[in-house]
Amino acid sequence: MDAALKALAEPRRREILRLVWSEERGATDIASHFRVTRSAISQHLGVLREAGLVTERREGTHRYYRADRAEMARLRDFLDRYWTGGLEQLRDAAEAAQREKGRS
Amino acid sequence: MDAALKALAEPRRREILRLVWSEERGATDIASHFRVTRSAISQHLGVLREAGLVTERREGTHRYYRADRAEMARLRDFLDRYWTGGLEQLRDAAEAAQREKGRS
DNA sequence: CGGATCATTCAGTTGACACTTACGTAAGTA
DNA sequence: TACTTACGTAAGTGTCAACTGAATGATCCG
Repeated sequence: MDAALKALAEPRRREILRLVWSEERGATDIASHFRVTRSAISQHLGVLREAGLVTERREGTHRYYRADRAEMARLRDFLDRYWTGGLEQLRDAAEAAQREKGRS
Repeated sequence: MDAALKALAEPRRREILRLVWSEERGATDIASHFRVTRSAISQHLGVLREAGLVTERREGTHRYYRADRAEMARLRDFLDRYWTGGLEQLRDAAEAAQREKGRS
């Protein structure tokens, strides 16, 4: 989760992730959308893969990348719950349960 | 939004944000939870404030900080919308998160 | 005023990281 | 086999950011 947040802090990587969000692409294809070298893109892809945000599929000399949406969903879930683990949240949850009980 | 993501990439800042999530705290109070100098904490608070993630309230020589939950909510919405081109993808991500939650 | 307290800011160091160029590797093709 | 394609990895460079320690506000109180 730490790695995922760090990976997303870089604007270029967010852009890459968007490119492979709805279709898989090769590294050269991805690199063609930017003005940096293919090498730089390859390194970014390594970071994204390490963070679990993209999956890699090899086919001959090609390597196709695609966003791992489940991981993105996990990240969103983490952001939702990371800060709400305190007593206040427990109280809120207890109150919600109480309301639910009274309703049935 | 860019600044907020960058701010959250730093683990220490996430911890700070958690400290001031449900109650406001002074800088010394916050710093006492870490092994770095007050100066470092003050700089972190500056980044968080610049990113709009915390608000500052002055009272005499004290400065009290508190998390800006609305900004956190905006960030979450951004993460939802940035990669999801439509409702269908949003639904897919939600379902994936649900499956993951049920698994743990 | 002068000191004490709470906190930011400045200067400088160190390490991380995004980038480039150069090279290495694996798989297909003539 | 030699050549090309599609990549990753290594090494080096410049920039940025997290940190420390010292200096600098800002406010209150005797």
